[in-house]
This record gives sequence, C-alpha cells and structure tokens, in this order.
Amino acid sequence: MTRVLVVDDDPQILRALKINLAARGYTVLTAPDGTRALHVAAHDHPDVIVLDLGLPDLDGADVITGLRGWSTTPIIVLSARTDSGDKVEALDAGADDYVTKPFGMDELLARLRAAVRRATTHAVAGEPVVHAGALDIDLAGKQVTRDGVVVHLTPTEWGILELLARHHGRLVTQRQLLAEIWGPHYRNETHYLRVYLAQLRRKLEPDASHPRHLITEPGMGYRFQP
Amino acid sequence: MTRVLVVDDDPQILRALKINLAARGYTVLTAPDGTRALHVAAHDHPDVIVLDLGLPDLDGADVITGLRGWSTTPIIVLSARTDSGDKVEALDAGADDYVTKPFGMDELLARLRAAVRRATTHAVAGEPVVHAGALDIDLAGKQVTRDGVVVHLTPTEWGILELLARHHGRLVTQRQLLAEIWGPHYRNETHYLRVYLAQLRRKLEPDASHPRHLITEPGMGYRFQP
DNA sequence: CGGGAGCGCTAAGAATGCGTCAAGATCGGT
DNA sequence: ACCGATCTTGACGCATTCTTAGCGCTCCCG
Repeated sequence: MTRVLVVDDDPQILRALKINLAARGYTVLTAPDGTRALHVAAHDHPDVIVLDLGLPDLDGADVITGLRGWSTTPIIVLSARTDSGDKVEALDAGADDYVTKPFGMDELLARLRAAVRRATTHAVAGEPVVHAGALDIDLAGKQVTRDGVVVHLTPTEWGILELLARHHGRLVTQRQLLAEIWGPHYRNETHYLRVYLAQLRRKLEPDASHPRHLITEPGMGYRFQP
Repeated sequence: MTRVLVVDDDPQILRALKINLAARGYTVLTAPDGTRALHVAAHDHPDVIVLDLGLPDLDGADVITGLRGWSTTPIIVLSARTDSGDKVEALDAGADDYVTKPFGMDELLARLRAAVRRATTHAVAGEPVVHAGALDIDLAGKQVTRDGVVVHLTPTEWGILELLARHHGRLVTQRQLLAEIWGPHYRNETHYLRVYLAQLRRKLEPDASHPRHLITEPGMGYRFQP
C-alpha cells in the first residue's frame, strides 16, 4: 500500500485530498504545518509527500531542504503562487514536481502516480531478488530464505537488511542507515546498529562471529557482500 | 556534460530552446518529429528528453510508450493543451513532467534540473571507478582492490585516498587534505599526513619506498597518479 | 661544510569503536 | 489488563584506530 503524507494548513483542502487519495487506495498521513510534516516524515517514512507551500511556521523551501537532508522521498509541491521564481526555488531545493492551485484532482493523481512509479522502478531496477550464498532476499516480497527456509525478521531487522541489499557490494554509512530507518534525529545512535547487525548475523550467517555477507567497515559503515 | 534531446515540430521553439539550453551548458540534440526522436534517443542516449506533444507523425503518448519500452530517461512533456485528460494520459504513459505552453524558460530549466538530479542520484549504473595500475578505487562503494584483492582501509586512510583519487592527476595541497579530513583547525599538522601517506603506500604501492601513484610534491602537497 | 626544514618510518600509549549479553521499556493484539 | 514480541538502553571486554613522539635521511642554501 502506497503511503502519502499530505501537508497543508487549510483543513478543507486537507480533507478533500484525504478523501480522494483514500478512495484511490492510498494510505494517507497528514500534517498541518512544516514542523509536524518533518516529524511525521521522519517517523513514518511515507512513500511520497504532497507539500503545500505557504505553511504557517516554516518556509516551504526550508521544509524541502530539511527533508532532502536525509531522504529521497518524492515531494510534490502544491502552491497558489504562479510566480515562476517560487517554482524554481522549490524545484532547486529538491522538490520533484510543482502544481499550482487550483489544480485538477486527476492531474494531481497522475503526477502522484508518476512520482511513485519513478521512485519504485528506480529502486527495484533489475531483479527484485538478491542472492548471497544460501540466502535469497526477496525485496518485493519482503522475505528472506536461508537454505530455502523462511527466516523471520522483525521490521527493523528487515529495514536494515533491505537497505544493505539494495546497495549490495557498496558501503552504506552508519548515518545513512540510521537516518533511513530510525529517522534523521538518530544519526549518532550507532549502538542500535551494533545490536541489530548482531541479531541479523545470528539469524542469517552460517558463522555469526565470522560474517561473510554482513561486513563491518570499522568507523564507516556496513556492506552487504553477495 | 548533460545532453538534452529536444523534440518539437515548430522550428522557432526548437531554436529558442536550443539557444537557451546551450547557453546553460547543456549539449542539445534536436528532432522535428516522433520518428526521428525515437531514432535519436536510441542512437545517442540523451540524459533527458523534452518532448512537445502534437507532433506531425506520431501521437505523443505513443512516442512516450515507445521510449519507455527500453529506456528510463526522464521525459518532460511540453504542450499547448491545458486539458487535464492529456496530462493524465502523458504522465500515465510514462512522462516525468508536463509543462503547458506558454511556459517560462526558467521554470522549464528548473524542472529540467529536477529531472536530471533525480535520474543521477538514483543511477546505479555508471559507477565511478578510478584505475591506477593494479589498483581499482571504487568511489561509490568505498572499496579498493589491489590485483583484485580487497585492501582494508581505515576511515582516515580512505578519506585521504578518496580526496586524492577524486582529483587524480592534480596536486592536492596539505592544507586542503588536512582541512577536509581533520577539520580546519588541523591545517598545520602536516605530520599526520606523513604518517598516513606512509601507511597508504605500504598497503597500496608495489614498492612503498618508490611510490608510483601516491606522489609527494615537496613543500606543496600530494598527487595521485593513475 | 654545516645547519635547518621537510619528509619517511617506526612504535607506543590513548582514545575510540565494535561485539556481546542481558535487563528494562514499549508496543500490539487478544 | 495481560502476554509475547520487539525495541531501547546499559555495561563490559576486546580489537582497531588515532594521536603523538622520536630518529634518521635528503635536499637546499648560505
């Protein structure tokens, strides 16, 4: 289920969007201002964000910058301002699209689909299954098997493994992992990673004390070696 | 340099876009109709496509579909039609953005930048690897191999090597290295560099006392010679 | 010829980061 | 409200990495 975060200070628009999106099968999260938008985004990790400019507390570009600091979630900006300077500012700050009010609901939905499609096709580019020795990681199905047997992972364990598997072979920094899975405020809680990597190794590695796939790069991060 | 394919049957618009894009440093390819657009796209692999709807030969949605069959290159649609049905059709066919004429050039440029940025940040292909004799430095994966064998580097060692490799062939001053890796307060601690360069040579060079890649420029700094 | 500056090299203690275990705290479902 | 699963937090031993010091070398220049 695709999860959309809608940010708007006008309760009426918020309600209209919520109803329309929910009717199309989206799960809708809402926030009435920039501060709470950043908070919800960090906490719930929506798949796409619809952001109204002209929020009461923060400047729109600052909200975008705040999100882009740690997340690549697509952002579609809504605005009553038709001024091209605003569009340029928002897009250069990292927005993916810019729609001016009044907007057609079907156009917004089409742009939403386009944004989600881009994000998912790029992420899953190629095969949705990563093989590594006796492990098969099904990214689409969110399931891991070891020697053909399904291994049960908790949501956090899966989040870490998924992120590492999507970048398999590459080093993923601790900050990256923490920001993606716990949120940007947890960037320094490297302790969490040690605990969870140990759990993952115990569940997935043949010899947990001599890992072959979940490799630690001291001081830098972790690497999934297929 | 980013390469843009502009598709439009109106020579005047084509010319205006070409001039504006070229002035911003883009390399511009052009095509006057759908058939040739598909041909040029297949042959030259542009980084982004600006596509006018209402081409003389093919329906716009068909051009998009034709491109999407094999390519994920970002497509920005231009159109005089403000009808939301057209927008939905184009976006659902696989377009990334939809701009209605008349459009502001700076807005189009901003949307172009946004499309290119998305495509490149998500890009898995085209990994930047610097080769130097028996050394392969994978900048994205943060990994070095020597004769195909992975060499383990500490964070500081990697930081120095990365900085030198990113400027390969050019001289990097000691102050630059110290400021980038230890912070601006350490600008005079040239001693650190001597210690770490020695370690790097021991790990990477065939003959550490006669370095071929990690070259000292006395009194100035260091240079990575591929 | 002598002295100083800059560099290469080694080695030791200090500091940091990692793995591990285990005990609370929290969450979600019944 | 209870119970199991999951997430947070703390403490400890151990290994790696960073920092710092010392010494010999070469080069340059007076």
